[in-house]
Amino acid sequence: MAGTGADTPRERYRAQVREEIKAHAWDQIATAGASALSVNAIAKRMGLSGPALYRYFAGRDELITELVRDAYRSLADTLGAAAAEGADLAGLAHVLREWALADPQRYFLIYGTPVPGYRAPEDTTAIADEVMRTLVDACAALAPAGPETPQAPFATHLLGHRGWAGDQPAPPEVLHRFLAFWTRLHGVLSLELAGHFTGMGFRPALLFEAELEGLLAPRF
Amino acid sequence: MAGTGADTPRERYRAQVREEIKAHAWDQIATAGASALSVNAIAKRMGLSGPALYRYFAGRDELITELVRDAYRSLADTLGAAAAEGADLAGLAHVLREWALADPQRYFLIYGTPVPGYRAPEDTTAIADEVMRTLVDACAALAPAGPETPQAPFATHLLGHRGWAGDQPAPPEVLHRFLAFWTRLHGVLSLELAGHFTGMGFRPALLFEAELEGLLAPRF
DNA sequence: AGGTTCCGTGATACCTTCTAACGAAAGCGT
DNA sequence: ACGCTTTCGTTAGAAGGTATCACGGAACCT
Repeated sequence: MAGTGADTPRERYRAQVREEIKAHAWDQIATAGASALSVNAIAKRMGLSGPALYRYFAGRDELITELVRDAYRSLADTLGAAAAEGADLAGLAHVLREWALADPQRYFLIYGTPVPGYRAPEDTTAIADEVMRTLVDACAALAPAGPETPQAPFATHLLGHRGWAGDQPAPPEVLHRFLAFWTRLHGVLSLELAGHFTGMGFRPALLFEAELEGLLAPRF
Repeated sequence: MAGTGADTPRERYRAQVREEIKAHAWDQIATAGASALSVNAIAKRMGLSGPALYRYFAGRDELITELVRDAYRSLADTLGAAAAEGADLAGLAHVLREWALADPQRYFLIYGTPVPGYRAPEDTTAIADEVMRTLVDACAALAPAGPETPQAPFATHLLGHRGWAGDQPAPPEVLHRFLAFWTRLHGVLSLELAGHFTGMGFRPALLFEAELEGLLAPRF
């Protein structure tokens, strides 16, 4: 993270204002959701007039895209740092949960309801792949990966279709565990963050833990 | 479902227009998402002027709330009908998946990104509970429910906190299976519908099937 | 057939995104 | 240090959104 490419004072100022805009945007998203994000409201809170922000972002969509990119970057860095410090799959699961609970709307910005027409830009999906790779690696490093049950059509399916986006091929059991890890934890997390467990009177953290426990077993 | 309470021609007309409005709203949601739903656009497509629709819905929020209610109603009826025809837990899982695939945005309207401030009205949550109950019943009817592993802190936790909203108490193993069923299938479905599996080159249906298979096992 | 109720309209206020044109400020090169 | 150039922030305005209001007309009910 040497230089962010801001040498001239103009570029330094520009980058600073961009960050300030994004900070206000995150504030607004955290309290009212991404759909309520208003360029005008951000400008007013910064003491500027509406169109001023269009010097820094082409429009609302580009601002949100940038926020999505930053969210992915934050998740990839958080998981990557934990993995670098020796966290195993269980550790990454807890890091993921903490990251999601810290800012639910940030989590939903990534894994929430998609906008039908939207296509994430290339570099954003690259960061998403980085997240995947960290988790796949943790799955690969986890266990001897006991052979799956005889009847495992999905594993044989993965055998032919494993790997994506120039990824180093992983054994189908590893990929299967990764997919189960991802989808199960996302299932618990997203329903918890959306408040679908409120009123049921149990602690979602324990359900998360129980699911994680099952994921770590030789046969998950 | 005898009479919907529309006796006078006025009420019949009113109900009909309301349904037409909602039909256009669903159309719009399916193609552009709920956040892009526009009362004005619906009015114009119906050959009406903007404010006309405010005779039928207090505002955009009430219209969306009504759509959420209808979505829950549709899901509850679909699952309930399948259960009444003898579908077991696996059958309900497939019915759920078909229902979700038929209109992803309808699924996300229920289980997608929540609006931070929003609280669903009483009757809507009642329908949501109806969905839960159908699934819990199917879980209860499924198996002898082999005792869980010795180390099952979540099951003992459920023992003290089981049941919600005036529900007949179910054994903790049943509740645990229900929660795993719900969260795991939602995890696969929501990520699939959001397009997070595109480019990975495997068939989500098989992952769904594999997860379902695990859910049906004596020890899931 | 008369009276009342309801429907749809246009006008209006206020919000939003976003473009265009202008003035001012700041950096850059000489 | 001065001038040129680039950039910034502004106001004005178009286009579209939600939502309220008052009014004319149609439909219903008695």
